[in-house]
Amino acid sequence: MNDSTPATPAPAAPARRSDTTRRAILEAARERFAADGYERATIRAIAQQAKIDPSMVMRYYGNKEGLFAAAVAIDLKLPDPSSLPRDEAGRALVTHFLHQWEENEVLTALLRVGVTNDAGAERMRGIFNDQLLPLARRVCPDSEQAPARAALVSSQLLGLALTRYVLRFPPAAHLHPEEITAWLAPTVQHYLTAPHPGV
Amino acid sequence: MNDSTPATPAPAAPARRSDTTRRAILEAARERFAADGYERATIRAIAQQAKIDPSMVMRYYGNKEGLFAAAVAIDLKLPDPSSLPRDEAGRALVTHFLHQWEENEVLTALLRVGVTNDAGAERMRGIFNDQLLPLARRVCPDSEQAPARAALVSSQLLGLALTRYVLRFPPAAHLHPEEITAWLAPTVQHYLTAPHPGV
DNA sequence: CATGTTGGTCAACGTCTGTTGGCAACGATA
DNA sequence: TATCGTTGCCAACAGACGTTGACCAACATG
Repeated sequence: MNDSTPATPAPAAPARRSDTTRRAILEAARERFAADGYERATIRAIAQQAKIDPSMVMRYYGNKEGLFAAAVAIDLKLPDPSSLPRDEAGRALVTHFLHQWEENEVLTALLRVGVTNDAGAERMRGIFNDQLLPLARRVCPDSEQAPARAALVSSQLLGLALTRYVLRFPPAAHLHPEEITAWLAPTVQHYLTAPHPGV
Repeated sequence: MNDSTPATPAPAAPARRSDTTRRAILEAARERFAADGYERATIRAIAQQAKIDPSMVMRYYGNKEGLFAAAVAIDLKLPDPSSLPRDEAGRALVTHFLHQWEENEVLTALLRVGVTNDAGAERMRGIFNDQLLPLARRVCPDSEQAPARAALVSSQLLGLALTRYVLRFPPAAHLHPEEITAWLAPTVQHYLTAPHPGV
């Protein structure tokens, strides 16, 4: 379906002969982490799914933490906030998130692991800081309130992912994407741009 | 299928001599499950914290799953929907949830475990079905849409708990409860009672 | 007193975990 | 052909895990 191998960026890839194996390991790792979480996704299970020996995982990724770090190196590819009208940011964010989440399982892996593994949680905080927060700073009216507004947005977006893809509450899992967008876009838009409700 | 946890047993308590130990085990279990999740909350660690032998846990709760079931047997004590005005249900729900979450760690334990353990997820689906869904059926205008509306509400409430208590995004963790209520109450109210936005 | 039940500790079991080092086959280079 | 780094499998390690059963001390009841 997808091949989101995290772009060996500027430095030219050495193109080793083992690249297919490395990719197979990463793909299997993402699948196991997404389905089982950090502890229950064993190196042995990942290796078996990638049809190689467990020791190969260690050779190529050092240890389990290194494997996880490599498996969830992900870019949300959030839309450029300056390229869309300010009053459509909510809808754009929701549809973008929903699409990202449906199309690959890295995000589910990250969410599942982030809840029980500290490195996973730290990774999620990093993504929040580096990707969602800058967008909020550009979109919301008072940039001083951007962190709180971004936190509210993430609470709604991650909460949807949690109930839909992880806990699988039946009504949440069966909602149509268009319906989700219709409900959530105004909420997110509100969190981003509505005046502070006051306390 | 359903468990028989003596949560609030009307039948006269046998009042065994070991009740203090049993309570100590449950308390330690809740703390470890909340802090570490299912896999990393080992029986040995729980026993050590409760200052007893690991084998006692097995004797009193059968196995680890039984211990978990007993530790997270919880009643959300949701307010009676018929006792509050329909247009205040959102605010009431948010403040109630926030209060429950701040005051005891069972909910955090449940959330952490529900994400990686299937029994935990099933327990959360049960709570959703038995406690939040009935409330939604009474509050929202079209009871046929109650499941979807309840799912949206839970996505926002659990998403807040996730970012605030589990992932600990700094802006989410530092928000004042009053501010959270001011932002979330209209959202929840909207999910409960606003007309369907259409697709 | 004798006896059975309960509360508790201790040591061990079998299994699974991440991780390591050795060894065989391959591919390119010389 | 001989050499050398790479790719891969195999067997094993030490530690942690859930779980079990033997054993002891205190108590309650006949």
